Amino acid sequence: MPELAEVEWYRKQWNAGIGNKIVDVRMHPRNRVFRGTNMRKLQENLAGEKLRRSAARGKRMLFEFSGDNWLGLHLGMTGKIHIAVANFRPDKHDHLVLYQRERALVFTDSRQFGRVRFHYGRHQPGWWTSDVPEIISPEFDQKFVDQFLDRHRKAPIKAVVLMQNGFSGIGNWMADEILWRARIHPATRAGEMTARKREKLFRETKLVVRESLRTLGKDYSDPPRTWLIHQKWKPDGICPRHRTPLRRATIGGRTTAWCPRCQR
DNA sequence: ACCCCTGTTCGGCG
DNA sequence: CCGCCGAACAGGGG
Repeated sequence: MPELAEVEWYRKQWNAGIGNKIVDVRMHPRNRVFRGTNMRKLQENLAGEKLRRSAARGKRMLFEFSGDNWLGLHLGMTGKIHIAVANFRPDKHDHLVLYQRERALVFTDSRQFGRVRFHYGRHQPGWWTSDVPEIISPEFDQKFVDQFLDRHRKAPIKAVVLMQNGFSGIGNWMADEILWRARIHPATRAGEMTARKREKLFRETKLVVRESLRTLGKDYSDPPRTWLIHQKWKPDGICPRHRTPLRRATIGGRTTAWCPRCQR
């Protein structure tokens, strides 16, 4: 499930362990989610350290530990994190478990498209730093969107909204939601969008992100009833505006749902 | 059995 | 070299 709002919600699940020491670390060896990561170092360094704080950027998460230790998580398609009891027994897909005295912090990912990273050092890890503005920040503005669209003129707008170095944290369902609200056909080439469409795209991107964080991101409650997300996976899904049957096709490499009447 | 999948990366190709 | 596209990754669910 994880796009930026879900990521934000998952990130907060480990808040229960903030200020507490890691007493043991367990990992499934040679698992894809650890590609490129020094697992031994992760294990040796985190044991005995306290979880300090965490942050999210787009779909990425960073967990900061005492002693200059940093853990990065990406949930991929099926990743989840949660809190479990202190004597938790990891199942097949519980790839990383950080044990504290009172609880266990668990990272699970059945398809293993997610990723665990580790860094030891005084400063934030290189893989965490980024120039891409968060959508909720003032740096994500009309000018940034316009420039990004100009750089990808030939691509369908659906594909552009999925690019993480422009629309940080947007995934398939949020992209469809944004384009539906902005009344833009998902196959429109980015370079063919009028100034008015670009403005709508910018505004609705901000709105969808803000509302998703307020609902899903805060307590995993549903986004507003009138949103497309409640219809898009139904075989007989309809446009929430006027009940026109939705259309479905692969655009930008992903299954896309849109309303043929209001998105042109 | 077969097809689908809320993500990212990589190789081919124009 | 740039940028777009489809395939591959791996497992579970309909």
